[in-house]
Amino acid sequence: MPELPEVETTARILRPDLLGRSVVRVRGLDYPPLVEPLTSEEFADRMRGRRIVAVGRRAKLLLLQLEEGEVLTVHLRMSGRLYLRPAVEDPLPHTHAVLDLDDGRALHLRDPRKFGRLRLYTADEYAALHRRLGPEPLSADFTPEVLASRLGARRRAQLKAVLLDQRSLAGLGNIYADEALFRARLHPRRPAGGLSAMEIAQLHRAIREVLLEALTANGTTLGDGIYLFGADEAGRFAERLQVYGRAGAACFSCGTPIERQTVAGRSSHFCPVCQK
DNA sequence: CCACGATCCTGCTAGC
DNA sequence: TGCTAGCAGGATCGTG
Repeated sequence: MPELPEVETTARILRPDLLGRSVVRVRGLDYPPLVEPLTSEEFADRMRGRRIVAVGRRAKLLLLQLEEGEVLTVHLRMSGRLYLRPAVEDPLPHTHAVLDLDDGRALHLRDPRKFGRLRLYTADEYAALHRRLGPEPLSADFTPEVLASRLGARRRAQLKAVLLDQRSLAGLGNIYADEALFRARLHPRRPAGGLSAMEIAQLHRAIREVLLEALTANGTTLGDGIYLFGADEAGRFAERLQVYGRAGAACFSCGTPIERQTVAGRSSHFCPVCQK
């Protein structure tokens, strides 16, 4: 499940290959919701001939900046994967979009579960989207004070729900939310507004550390899945997870079995002793 | 304001 | 061994 570190890694790897390339044509659009609200025809028409002038990331969105401020966003959701392949190669199964580039290669979006989305925004539309998203946790201006304001003074919503809400904080998903809460020793059901200054400082540090460590490891890859082209690029953070996917296993800190409960509609993993 | 359920999908797993 | 029911998950929307 690509979260901030996985999307950032994808952007870094694709950047040198995509920068300056033009989209010759779009083909293989076989699932209309992928490019909504545009129709497949409109999307293909508007993408044809467009040059990629920058490759970036915002929250969990991969950004392909086009000329005149337009932005193509790629949200991989759960099972989305991008592949850069020679244009003459047939798409792998479950490929729902192919962008042919002007260098003889093609960017393939493969997504068995069809949750991923491609959206083409004008500069104004993208600016509005940008404003709706919360702060980037790895940016220099993400301070404990900023986190405190996002958690609210007396917000009653569960901490985990707030961490997953992209309007509060950008880029965290289920894995890193659980890992950050464990590192901060905070229970996922704590009311977001009830944290002390010390606890906020710990959570701030935990969020940044877990994301930075995951980024250094090229992200997390679970099971056989790879989120990028080529197994060599698979993320190595999976072996460093302390609570996610470890239900019933001993807490690395105190030995208590890690618990798993549904919190904020997501499976949540935590140590019932360490996390208060 | 907040929780919860439904929705969208299909590969995988648990359980028979 | 073979089958199937149900889960997982991000974002969004409707309901209570």
